Amino acid sequence: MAPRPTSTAGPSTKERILAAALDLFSQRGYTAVSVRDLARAVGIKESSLYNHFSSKEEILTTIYANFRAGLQSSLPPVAALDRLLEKYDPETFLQQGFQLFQQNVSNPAIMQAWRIVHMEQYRDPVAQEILLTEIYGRTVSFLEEVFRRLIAAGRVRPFDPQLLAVEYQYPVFALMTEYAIRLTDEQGLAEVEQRVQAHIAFFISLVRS
Amino acid sequence: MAPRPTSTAGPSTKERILAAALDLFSQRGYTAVSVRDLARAVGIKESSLYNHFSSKEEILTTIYANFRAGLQSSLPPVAALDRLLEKYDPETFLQQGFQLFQQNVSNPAIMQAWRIVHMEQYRDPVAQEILLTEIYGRTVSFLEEVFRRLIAAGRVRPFDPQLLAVEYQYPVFALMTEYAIRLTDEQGLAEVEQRVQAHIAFFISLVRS
DNA sequence: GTCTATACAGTGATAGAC
DNA sequence: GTCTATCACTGTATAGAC
Repeated sequence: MAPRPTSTAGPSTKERILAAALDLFSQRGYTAVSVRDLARAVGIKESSLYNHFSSKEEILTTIYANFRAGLQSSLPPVAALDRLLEKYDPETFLQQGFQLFQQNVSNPAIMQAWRIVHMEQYRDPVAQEILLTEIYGRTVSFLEEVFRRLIAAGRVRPFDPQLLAVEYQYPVFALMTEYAIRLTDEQGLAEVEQRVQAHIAFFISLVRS
Repeated sequence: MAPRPTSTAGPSTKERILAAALDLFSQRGYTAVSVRDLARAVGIKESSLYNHFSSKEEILTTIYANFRAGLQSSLPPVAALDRLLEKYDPETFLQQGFQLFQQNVSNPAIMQAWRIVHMEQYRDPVAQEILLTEIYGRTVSFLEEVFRRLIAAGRVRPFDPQLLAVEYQYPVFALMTEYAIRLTDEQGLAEVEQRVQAHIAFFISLVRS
């Protein structure tokens, strides 16, 4: 079959393979899922799968790449910070961290990729780098800049901006991980969301000047 | 060979298998390590390994059990709390959380088991339970009781004790995980330790009354 | 308790017909 | 782009000699 033959076509085979891989890898881990499992889930033969990816590893690499791309777009550019900080008071601005949290955890593909990266982090240097650099590093750098400006504007007490960034963000990450574990747990989301809210409120009440 | 034949005997074969399993599982993950790999690392044949464990899974179960047992002994009993809180001021007491951190991260077997449990948490309900109940749940309950008493004694501002427990502990866990990723990184320990210290100092300065 | 030998299902991947 | 067929290899586990 030619790729995407009609205008009403659903997802391409390649996309269906990636969806199945997200699903299975996030449940069992990369190593425990075989190419046969993947092919069966998609409804094609193993050999057909190799028409879309040259190896099992390349599927994982593609998942990483998509996850990275999604992360890039989730933080506003630093250039836009001044305008945003003028527009919103610190509470409102930091509360938007909660909306970012909600936005991420309610996107199944993101949470599946999050699980996969966390599972593979110890054995796969690429996963490790995504986690340490792209997620932890990037977010903390961004927030550090936010706090630097909030302190300069006299809206936050003069603590070390990097310390503030870590104190604000690490509990959020920990709660995202806790939510990722409970993905199948219906009431998990509401409870975790409420705890993120509590954290943000507590944090703001302590550091505002 | 009879078990532990002489008084100068080193570790038993069973212990050597467990050590090799901690090593390999923590690096590559349970699924990616084969019984052949384990036997080779110990220096015996696969078939000999089955004289000590009835299955590969039983090795993992034993690692979990040992990890659990180690955790049980790492928190003081609640019964001893009043005496400890009388003896130490809040700063000193909470600083001891740092010593617990140091004690854990400097024990390779604990950090290897920590890695394994984190790797397997998404696919293995037992790992999940250890993490959510034994580690997160137990520690937070303990600290909740600590803060309840510190508040009652007028030494800490009257926030929700459970919120305080989470705010104190989650960054510590996040930093332990970050340290676990960098296990092989020589300078990682010093940097992470310093950040744990900074977190504790920051936290105490904000909540003390 | 360790070994050799073996069973046998599952693994990632390829060749070549359609 | 999918299929059938097949490959060499690795997976966990067992039987039985020493």
